[in-house]
Amino acid sequence: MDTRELELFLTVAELLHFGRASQQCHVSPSALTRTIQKLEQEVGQSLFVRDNRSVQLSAAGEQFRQYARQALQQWRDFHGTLMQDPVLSGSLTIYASITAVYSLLPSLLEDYRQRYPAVQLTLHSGAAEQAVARAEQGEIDLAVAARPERLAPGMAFLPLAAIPLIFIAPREMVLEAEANPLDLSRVPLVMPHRGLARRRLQRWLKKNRVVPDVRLEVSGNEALIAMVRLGCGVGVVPELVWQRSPFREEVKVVTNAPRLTPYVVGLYASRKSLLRNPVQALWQLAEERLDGA
Amino acid sequence: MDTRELELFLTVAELLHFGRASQQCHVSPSALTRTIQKLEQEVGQSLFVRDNRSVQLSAAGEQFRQYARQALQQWRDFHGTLMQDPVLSGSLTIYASITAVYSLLPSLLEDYRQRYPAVQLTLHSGAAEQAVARAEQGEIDLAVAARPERLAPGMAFLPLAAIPLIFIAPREMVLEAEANPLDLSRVPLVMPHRGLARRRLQRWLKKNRVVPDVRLEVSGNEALIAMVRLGCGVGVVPELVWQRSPFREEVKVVTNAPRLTPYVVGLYASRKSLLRNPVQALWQLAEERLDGA
DNA sequence: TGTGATTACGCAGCCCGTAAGCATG
DNA sequence: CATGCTTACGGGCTGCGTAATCACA
Repeated sequence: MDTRELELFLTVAELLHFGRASQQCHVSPSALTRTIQKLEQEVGQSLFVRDNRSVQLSAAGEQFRQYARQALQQWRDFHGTLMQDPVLSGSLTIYASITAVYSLLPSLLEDYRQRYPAVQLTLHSGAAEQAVARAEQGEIDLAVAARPERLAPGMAFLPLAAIPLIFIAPREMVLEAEANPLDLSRVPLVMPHRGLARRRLQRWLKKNRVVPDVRLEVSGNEALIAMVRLGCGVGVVPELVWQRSPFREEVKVVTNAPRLTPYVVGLYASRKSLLRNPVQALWQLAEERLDGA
Repeated sequence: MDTRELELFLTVAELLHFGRASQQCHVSPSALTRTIQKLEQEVGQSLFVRDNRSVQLSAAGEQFRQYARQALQQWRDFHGTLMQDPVLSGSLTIYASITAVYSLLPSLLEDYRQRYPAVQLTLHSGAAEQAVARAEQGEIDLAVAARPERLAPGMAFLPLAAIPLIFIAPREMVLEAEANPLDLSRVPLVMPHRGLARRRLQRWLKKNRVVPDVRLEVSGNEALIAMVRLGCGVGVVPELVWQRSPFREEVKVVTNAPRLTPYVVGLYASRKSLLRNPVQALWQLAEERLDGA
């Protein structure tokens, strides 16, 4: 009987859902199933009633839940108050998209450094796709980037913020279009060459059966802003990128424009790397900040 | 943090001796050392002060001991009262020396059968050496026999009773010798051909520089009694064998004789087989009976 | 030099994650 | 047929026991 098993049990008992509990605890569903089975064998009773569609606590499960809560609380009390945490050391390698470096990372890393000064931090910044790919390859510990369309198996994502995608246009064009909604079939469009923003845009166009007037394709948000500034047409960027841009006076937001699904930016790591203490610590810190907010 | 680790810790904390604690818990010293080290790492503090000659609880160890006792007690309360024990099933193969079959086994097996009726019992009886050898080979789960001179590594022994070795003689000879101490250099001796009794006897003879008048060597306690009855000389048998013999009227105990080291009869099993539940159950039952006595 | 805790090392068992199974709405 | 818990299977890791090592009397 192990404290880890108690944590898993309590999560299932709270969510009454193996799949979600396994996600929340960063283990595979099968591991969770077997852990519960092992507990049930140890206790000698079924703890949950599963009818393959819903999960309920059994009578024995209710009693075990009381015991488990108490036992885990006592262990945490002992571990937390009596003994000071050991100094967390090791290394942590992060790859963050440019968006993330500007928006989320500063305060998060500030807290982290203050709390765990002994951890060797390494920070790479670049395209969001790179971040995701490297995290999945295991080359880095953690990616901070927009949530990819499909989570690779064995990966965990912690959403931290939703960043709107906005339409931007040269100042003159905005002034002129202010009255009417933005009509993408008539206004020239600067298309991102690839990436999430491109996909979001294309999805909207397809759904609304709009054939855009694509004047040119660019790679990179900064390049896109530059092209829009030159008057090539309207474009789409994360709001945050525009806010940080030096061309805020010359490139304006089109307020009367379609609403695209926002970026969800967050932490992205493999379950394997989450076993490493420095990684887990950052993840937990981020979770706590979410709870506080 | 596991309940098994708590048990090990509490044993060390009580005995303040790694070697003895490892014996009592049926693990190797190295395993015990590492378990304690793992606990210390988990807690973040040294639990024991070892100066390579003595073991003391550290301050943190004292506090952890309180926690451990409470946590383990709560687990046992929960496990013991709320849930009924699962029906113990499986098989248990015992090899017992003849002595043991007569003396210790009946009441022990009676209790065992009553408590765990589902266990398939198999009982072999024969020479004590056979029992020991087969237990070490893993052919049987458990031997019930006299403790061998040297315990093989990886084996555990639980002493249950001390059975005196007595000198016996034909009735006439006893009557005649009653007044004077038994003089083995003058009285003919029936020597066991092999076994513990032979070694005990030879050790005594060597220590006391007595050259015995060995008339013949026999194999097996029953054979020895028969030869003594025929007047061949005095002999040595476990007291219990004599008590069970049909010749108690014709073969008498020599009271005024050397005292040999008694047999220590008990349970003998490999640590590996002690992991099996039916074996462990018998072992624990025997321990409880000892505590009660 | 001997006793007793600790490290080295090879091995086995356990647990995990992936993938397939299977029941149910 | 899609969802969600469970079993099958291969691989890595942990933890054991044996044996060698170290530290101290």
